[in-house]
Amino acid sequence: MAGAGSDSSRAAGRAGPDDARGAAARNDDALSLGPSQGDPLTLPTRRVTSGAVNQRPEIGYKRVGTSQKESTPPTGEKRKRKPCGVCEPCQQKTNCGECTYCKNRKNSHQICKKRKCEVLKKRPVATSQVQKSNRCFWAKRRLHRGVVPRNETSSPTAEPALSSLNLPAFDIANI
DNA sequence: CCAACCGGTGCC
DNA sequence: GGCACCGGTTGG
Ligand SMILES: [Zn+2]
Ligand SMILES: [Zn+2]
Repeated sequence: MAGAGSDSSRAAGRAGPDDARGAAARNDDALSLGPSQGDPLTLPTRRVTSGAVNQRPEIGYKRVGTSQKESTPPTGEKRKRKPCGVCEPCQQKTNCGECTYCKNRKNSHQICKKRKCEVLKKRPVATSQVQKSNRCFWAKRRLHRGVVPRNETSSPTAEPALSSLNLPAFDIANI
């Protein structure tokens, strides 16, 4: 679009929403998440975020009180959210080491897909281009990846219960 | 300084 | 149409 036909812009060739935030359906990672798995991998470096954080589960965006100059609006609007720290991905203390981010972690500014907090994956804000119809999503994904986490061949009802996508059980305890 | 979030872009 | 990666930026 704006980039003008410069396909070279993103040499990666690929493109799209990295986190999943865009596609509420990108939970495919979470789908595969089963019981706790003991990954031999160990985080090479220190983690900046760990444990529970005080943020508004409603919006998720942490509020930065007091005026912080221009970088952070005094209004305390959305800036950067932090992982809930209770969801499975958040509990993953080890990187899968197989996802593209893990392989490119050196150059990738993204966290391991397996470790991506489900909360952050969900609606970041009421404004987005993607995240709307999860209908064709599954159909499209089949074409793109050619693989579906589930075995369901065709069944719109078989889709993951997004309705039950509610957080683990800390949302109510928060606030 | 590093790690990670978030927005935007391009390809399928 | 929607997803996947890059890249800038924030946050600690
Ligand atoms: Zn990974
Ligand atoms: Zn989480």
